[in-house]
Amino acid sequence: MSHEEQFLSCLKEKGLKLTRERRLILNEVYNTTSHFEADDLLVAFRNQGQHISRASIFRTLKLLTECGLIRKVLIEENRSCYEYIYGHQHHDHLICLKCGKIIEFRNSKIEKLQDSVCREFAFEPTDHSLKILGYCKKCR
Amino acid sequence: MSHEEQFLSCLKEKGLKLTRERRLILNEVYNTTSHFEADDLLVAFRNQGQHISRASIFRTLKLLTECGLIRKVLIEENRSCYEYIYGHQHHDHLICLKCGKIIEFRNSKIEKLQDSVCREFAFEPTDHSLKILGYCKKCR
DNA sequence: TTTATTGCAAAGTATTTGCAAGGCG
DNA sequence: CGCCTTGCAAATACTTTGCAATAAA
Repeated sequence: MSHEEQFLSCLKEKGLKLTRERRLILNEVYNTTSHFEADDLLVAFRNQGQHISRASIFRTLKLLTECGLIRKVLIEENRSCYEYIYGHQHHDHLICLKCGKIIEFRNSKIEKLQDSVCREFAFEPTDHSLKILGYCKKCR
Repeated sequence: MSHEEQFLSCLKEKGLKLTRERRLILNEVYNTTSHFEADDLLVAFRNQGQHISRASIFRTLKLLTECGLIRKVLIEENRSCYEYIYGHQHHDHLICLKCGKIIEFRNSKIEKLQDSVCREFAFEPTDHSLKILGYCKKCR
């Protein structure tokens, strides 16, 4: 099943329509090999002489995410969440999607493997963040 | 060196002053065991009958981050960045802080270790994201 | 006394929403 | 034709900034 077919079947399931705008956005997204955000699409369409409103782009990106055709990366929410550092060992996070609970964990084997990945790409790491989303003991 | 001393020495280095507001914010941050965002502090101070402006909270959080006393978690930027899923294997990201380059990588050992961490906490994972920040081959 | 800092309000950035006009099925 | 979708503009949420009054050193 191609991504277009998957989109169509997801739309049908939801009782929604395949419009010119949605088709254009889907194709643009699947032609973009790297990461992009809403505004990148707007610019891409402008360069093609197409006009699609900002609102439709946001609405369609949300829809494509619900259909499992794209995903948000690197980002959780729209705001900044902090934690103190001093006296706080490095750790990663398990985040419960239902109750919002954040469980901190440490795993030195994972850290070592990260270092070896960096060496492989001649990448000099300064920081990292690993988060695992899902459901905690109570909510699963 | 306590966190207050570290803050003071960082302020001196920058030629900045230790004000009532900065001290209150630092202490509140280090009394907060879990994760917090700007507005949480505003509410905490309101409940204590203290008034500190929203602007000062944002400014001080930025300063504390520069001083290495707190860090942002889970979040990189203020906007959403996407990638397509279909026909795109799962992978994680190396992100260059200088040129912005994003390198995708896969490491099945890390994935397996993540699963074992989840089992340990009886956590049911649905998704995860690992990003390593640093400098790429060219920029290091 | 000098210079940094505060609070306020206005501006900025990313995203969402109400509504009337238009398009898909 | 009925209902979904679009574009626009206004609204929202979070954060930043200019400026005059105030406080630290």
